[in-house]
Amino acid sequence: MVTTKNSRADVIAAAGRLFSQKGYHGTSMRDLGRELGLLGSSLYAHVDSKQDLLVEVVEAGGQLFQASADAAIQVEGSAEARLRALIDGHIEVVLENVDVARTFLNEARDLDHEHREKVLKARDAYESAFRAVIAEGRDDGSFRDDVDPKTAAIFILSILNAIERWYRPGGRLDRARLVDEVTAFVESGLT
Amino acid sequence: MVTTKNSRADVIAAAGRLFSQKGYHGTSMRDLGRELGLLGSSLYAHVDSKQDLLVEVVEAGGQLFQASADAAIQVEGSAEARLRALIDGHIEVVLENVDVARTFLNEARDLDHEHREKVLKARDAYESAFRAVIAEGRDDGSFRDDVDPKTAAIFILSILNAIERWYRPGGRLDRARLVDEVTAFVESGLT
DNA sequence: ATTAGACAAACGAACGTTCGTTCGTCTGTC
DNA sequence: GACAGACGAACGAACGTTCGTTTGTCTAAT
Repeated sequence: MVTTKNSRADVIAAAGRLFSQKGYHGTSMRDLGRELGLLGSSLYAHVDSKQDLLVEVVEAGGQLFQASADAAIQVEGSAEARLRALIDGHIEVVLENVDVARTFLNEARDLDHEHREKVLKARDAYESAFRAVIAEGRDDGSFRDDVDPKTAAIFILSILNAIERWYRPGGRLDRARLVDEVTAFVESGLT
Repeated sequence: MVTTKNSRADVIAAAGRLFSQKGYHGTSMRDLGRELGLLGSSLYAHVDSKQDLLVEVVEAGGQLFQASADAAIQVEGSAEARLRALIDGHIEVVLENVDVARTFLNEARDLDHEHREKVLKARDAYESAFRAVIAEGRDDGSFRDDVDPKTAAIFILSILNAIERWYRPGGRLDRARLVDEVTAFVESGLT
């Protein structure tokens, strides 16, 4: 036996890969079948619908980010240390789950209303971890006192969310240096 | 006569609107016809193909950004002043041409190879204006001397390109304050 | 002033293809 | 012999696009 059987998880993983590369509407069920060495129709033994696949991938992305934030805000020490943990965690999630992260960030538009709302709430919850740490650092004097946590959180997440658009592993920056560069830029933007 | 005739420019403008909202593959020629009060087939009196429309919208976006950068780098005074002009110009382009800018930033993936390459070159040329100004400011001592222009340019453009994702006119930030906030964050990140 | 002709804009039917999805059947494994 | 995985034919709908035709407007010749 050369090939293993495909599981539901395999299908979802392949969907994440294709959705992130060609977009939801740019990916057909037959494309996805080909990716797994199957016919498009065979996928329906594993999932109910194409939309289902998008939901699965996007929710997986949301959970990865939230888990990362939950761990980061429990870091002991200064607000600065927690902010660094948030940045580090975000970059880890993005670099180790590019496809899922990309789909979460760029393809949520094609979710049905209900799930799209859920993603918006999840993103706001995630962003609020950044806002809270920034506010904390501002109030205890580590950051400038005219820092607006809302705006600063958006700017930091803008930098983090864009990484998937330009970062290439094996390029001039390895992951550790990437984290350093982002942290340095952000922290000097806050102090 | 109640309605004016539709011109090629009207079709392209409507395409920009729909592409930016629903994506290229998420927009059908019949959708686009409906937007203009036409049948899908009638659009072919104005354009050769759907791909043509994407090319037109994306190239328009590229020209807007390049024109803005060309003007900004001619500003007299410090490198800091030119950087501020670049930021100001970028935000102006985005806010006054949301649909075109969005399509330029997010839908270039669906261009044919030739035009996609062209867009990548255009983006690099635009980014190089930022790199040059940052390098200038670092060399004359206005910015920190350990600033890496490549990375800094990417971070700044990450912030600028994300604006379209969250900024809502009429919200808590008007355009002038948005420019101030970005400039302040970026400049303190560089100094 | 009237008319004929040219022209662009839009229609609406139709094309071949692809889409997401269903279903009955077959194959291999526990 | 139960059961999951995959097949392959088929479905109706939607896709991008073509084409012959109709409509309305502007211009030039009468």
